[in-house]
Amino acid sequence: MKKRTAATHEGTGPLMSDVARLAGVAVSTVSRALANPGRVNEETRQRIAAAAEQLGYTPNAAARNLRIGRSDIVMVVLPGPLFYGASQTVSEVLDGVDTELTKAGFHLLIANLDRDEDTERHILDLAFGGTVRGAIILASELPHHGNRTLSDAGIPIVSVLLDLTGKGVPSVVTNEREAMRAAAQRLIATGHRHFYFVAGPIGNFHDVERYGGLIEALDVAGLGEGAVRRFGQFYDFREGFACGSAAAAAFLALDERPTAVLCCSDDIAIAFMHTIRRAGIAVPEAVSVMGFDGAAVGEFCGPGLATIRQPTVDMGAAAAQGLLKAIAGEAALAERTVLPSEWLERGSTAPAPTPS
Amino acid sequence: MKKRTAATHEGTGPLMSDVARLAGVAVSTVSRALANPGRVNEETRQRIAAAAEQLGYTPNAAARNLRIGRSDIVMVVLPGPLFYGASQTVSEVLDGVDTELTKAGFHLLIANLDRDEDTERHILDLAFGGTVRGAIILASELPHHGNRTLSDAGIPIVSVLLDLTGKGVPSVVTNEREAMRAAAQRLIATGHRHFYFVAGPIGNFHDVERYGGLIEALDVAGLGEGAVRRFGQFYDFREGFACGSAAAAAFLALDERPTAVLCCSDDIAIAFMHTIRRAGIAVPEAVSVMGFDGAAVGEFCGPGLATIRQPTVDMGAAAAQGLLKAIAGEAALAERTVLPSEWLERGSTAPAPTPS
DNA sequence: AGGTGCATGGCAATCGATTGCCAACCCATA
DNA sequence: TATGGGTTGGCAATCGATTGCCATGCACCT
Repeated sequence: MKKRTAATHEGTGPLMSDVARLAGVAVSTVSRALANPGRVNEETRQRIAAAAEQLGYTPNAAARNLRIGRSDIVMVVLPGPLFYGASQTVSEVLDGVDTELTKAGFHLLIANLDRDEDTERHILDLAFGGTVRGAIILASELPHHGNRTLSDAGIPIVSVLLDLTGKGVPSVVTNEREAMRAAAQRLIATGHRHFYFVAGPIGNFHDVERYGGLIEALDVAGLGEGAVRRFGQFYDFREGFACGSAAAAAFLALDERPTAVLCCSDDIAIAFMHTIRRAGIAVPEAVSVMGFDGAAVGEFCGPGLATIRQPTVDMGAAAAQGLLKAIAGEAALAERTVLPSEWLERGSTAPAPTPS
Repeated sequence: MKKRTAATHEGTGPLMSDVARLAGVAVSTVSRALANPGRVNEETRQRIAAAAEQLGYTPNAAARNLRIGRSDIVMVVLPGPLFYGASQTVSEVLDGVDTELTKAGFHLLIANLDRDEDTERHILDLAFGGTVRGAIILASELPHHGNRTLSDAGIPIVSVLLDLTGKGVPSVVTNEREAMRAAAQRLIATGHRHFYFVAGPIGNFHDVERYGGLIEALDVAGLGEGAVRRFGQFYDFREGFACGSAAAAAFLALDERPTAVLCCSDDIAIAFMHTIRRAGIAVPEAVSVMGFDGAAVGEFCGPGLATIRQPTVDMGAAAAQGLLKAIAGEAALAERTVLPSEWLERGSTAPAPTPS
């Protein structure tokens, strides 16, 4: 076989052996110089660095990964396409994750649960085949296929947005229940006695927590669950606008209308508010409306939409940091990390109207 | 050295040799059975498949990539964090890309230009080091570092959203100029003679095209560039709301106000419309407002925001398909692929008011 | 029965970087 | 000058799957 020289490389770039030859040392020396500078003579190191630079040498990732038995890629498992409504929750979380991972020299791979079964197997292959070093889950289910589940792959996993501690996955969430309770209490304190809750996907963690918070506030105030009317035909977070419109139609048809409307997401709230205002109902004078998530655009929808802002970017960053720690073998992330959300007052809520 | 058996594996899963042993064949037979079923006896193939299944065998990706010299990962280069405004352009494009890639058995890795210089080098390493097989660019610049540019890495590249054919990168775009011209002509036809254009980032492809379309329409109508007043203090697409508010303030301060406002993005338009309506200007009766992008939430902002919807998902899918073809070595993608955008009428435009 | 051809399976080299182990070497000290 | 301590560099095995090449074996044909 012809001996390869730097000049004969075709598809591939220069190899470590090329760098070694140019620098006049052995490949092992090059490897050490690049990875563990203390181990070689400074002058030699510089000569090697110069040679690598001159050749435009980039180590082959596959070879490196194979040898050291791990990669520098982390995957994020999404429940479906990036959300298309007004809230950019998922995008913002991703940004937080990406920033931290990049800072630590890791790369981010997107995996999507919302495809066929075959895809789910591919996701598992990424983990079991050693392509990824860890996973961050934004879905309520761990990927699984046949009798294998992501958690069997032996890589660190962290959940964000949804609490998966029940499945043994450390999770980063916000205090949704508490925040909703506080918001409801504020409304109660300003005279509201009849509530309307527009639900998210039934059984979804967010819906359970947010509705739960409202109920807690009602209980504390001695109002009981009868003080709230629940509208729940919302099956997917991507259908927020449609849900909000439908909820508004149902609301408008009521004989006695509640004075405060709490929506499980901003998308719902935006469509809801728009629809009832079109029907001649004054917000917030006649009816107070509140969303959840903290969509920036809410500021510009009629009266600014009051909402609860999740610390999305920080949550993403926290999840990534936790994962990185787990990867480094340091103390695992606390089971559950709760980051505080923020109440955004804006203009869509007001004291309850005095009964005419 | 102790001979490894399936029972002694620790961090790693079962190997192909374990499968071979269990099935009573050689590793090469296993490899062929898994990759090239025709090459081995059906009965043997089934025995091997059963053994693999029983052991939960997943081939090691690094070893495979090293041997065959390529990976099944494609990277998407973003200009910054996923956009936080109301338009979900980037998210939607990503979804289109992801769907196609997944369908073809590829995975998607996110790379972000908006970090430090070191990060940009890491992006190049992904390409030069063989981690990724192709790249889709959503940024106006190709990643580069020192004297290396992404295009030197020898992997297929496709641009989407921005036209990079000038840099030799096949691009998938929409007919922004034409769409804007048509929209402006529609406004002219309904009596509008004075225009206000709120610019995007100066020099940005979108801004150039969209403004250019407006100018063309004015020219065709014999109105000339004097018929438009341009507001341009917008430096980044992430600052759309702030820009819209500022533009509205400037608009309100004018002695003679144009009757039609064309904004370079929906975010701008949403904030703009909100601000002038607060100041008592009726939209669309007194002033018509139009955005660009097709944000779903525009439907719910005051009168529905008229806009031009980019076929984002389709553009992403087209870009991915083009890239896959290039990877497969088939005829390269046509230099420039133009997908039609769609005019969304909604309620924020109307014939020009008759001068009082 | 002998020969030909095709289908199947196995050996071993290969991809490229990493690293344990040991040899070579330098300088300093006795 | 000989010896010792400490540093630097090189050889070769290794990670795990893939594949060219060859050996084996079976069936079928004359």
